[in-house]
Amino acid sequence: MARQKKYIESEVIEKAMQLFWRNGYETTSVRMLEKEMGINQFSMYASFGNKQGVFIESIKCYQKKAKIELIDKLKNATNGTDGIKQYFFDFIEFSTELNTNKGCLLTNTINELGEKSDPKIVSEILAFATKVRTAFIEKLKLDGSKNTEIIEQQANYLMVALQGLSVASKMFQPIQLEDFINGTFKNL
Amino acid sequence: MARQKKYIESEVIEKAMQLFWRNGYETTSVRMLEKEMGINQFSMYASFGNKQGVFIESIKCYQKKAKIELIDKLKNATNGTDGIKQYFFDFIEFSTELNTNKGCLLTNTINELGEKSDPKIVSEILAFATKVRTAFIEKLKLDGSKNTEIIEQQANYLMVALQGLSVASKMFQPIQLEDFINGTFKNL
DNA sequence: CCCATAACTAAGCAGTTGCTTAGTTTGAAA
DNA sequence: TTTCAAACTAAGCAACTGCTTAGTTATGGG
Repeated sequence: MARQKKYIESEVIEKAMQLFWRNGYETTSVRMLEKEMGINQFSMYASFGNKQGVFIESIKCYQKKAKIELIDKLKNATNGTDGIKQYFFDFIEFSTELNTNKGCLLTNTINELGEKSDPKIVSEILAFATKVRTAFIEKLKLDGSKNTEIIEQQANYLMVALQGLSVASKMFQPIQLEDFINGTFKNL
Repeated sequence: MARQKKYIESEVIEKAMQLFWRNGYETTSVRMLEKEMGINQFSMYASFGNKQGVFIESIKCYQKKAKIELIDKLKNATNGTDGIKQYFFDFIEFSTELNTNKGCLLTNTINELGEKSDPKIVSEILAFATKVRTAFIEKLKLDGSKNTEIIEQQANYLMVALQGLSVASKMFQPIQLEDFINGTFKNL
């Protein structure tokens, strides 16, 4: 009984995610979300509890998107190190919109909220980072010559390099980013 | 004629800078600045114009501090690549306070404000980034064997790696950061 | 000593924040 | 067709935002 929702939650969250990705958490107001999602504040609060609830769902939405467009492609790659390198280039394309780069939503969030972000958010992000790291390790193993210790070390190294790429992409020119990626993979 | 200021501008800006460093630009309100700087809003606006004025001076203050504690030390280093590596370790110590890491204020700013930050701020940050890059290049030249093209490429690579370290330090454990730094310099 | 001038205090401005609530509309089940 | 719970609208809440202004206090030069 009673009426149906006029909106599909996954659809409006996708729009919220785009807004958070462009603006960050604090700068995105509930009024802006209202407009972008095309639903009333009441509906927002009924569906997601509060602003942070919308954000958490947005992060999950981002992770889903990144999994499909980036991680799954990496997993299907047949070559090891080169597959990871391609992942780096794919990430830049993934986060670029109208010649401006939005970086990685998760990296942006860690950088903006840091210590004072909700543990739910931090653990969510760390879990995803682990997924990426595991995918890197799988590819590094393909090279055969590397022992476990080296692989662990290089995986950590690649994770941080990826974060650097996220920030740098907002500031540096494409040619410099390409230099960076090439430099990163030169001796791997 | 007329009375003197009760505060020294450089001293209160140092405190403002610490607050911006911990919290970011948007999250730091004028009331918080008032409290931390120990002066009234009127005095703040009389000395620095507006909130952004306080922030710009804070950035300059940060750059001064980083120059003395990080860059000058690097310039005095006698060995090339190892001197830069030490810079990376020094940076972590520089940005750590009470077991939490604040990252680099300039990296934080780029990441938070991105495209929509005032051109004055962006150019200020880019100018400083160039300073660091130049210092890296000077050290890389010490190794003799590298040609200009390789040096330019490695300098770009190191700049982005440094940004990655800034973000990663907020999220990852010290051991992982150490792995990253070691990994970074294995590639040079 | 006097007084112009600048530094100060504190109250308050309009606009925005996240969130709530009173009242209306909808539509599936009875 | 009637009923009623859930989905909706829109107005409004207190707290906070960056910034200003009216009124007071202090202190240098004359």
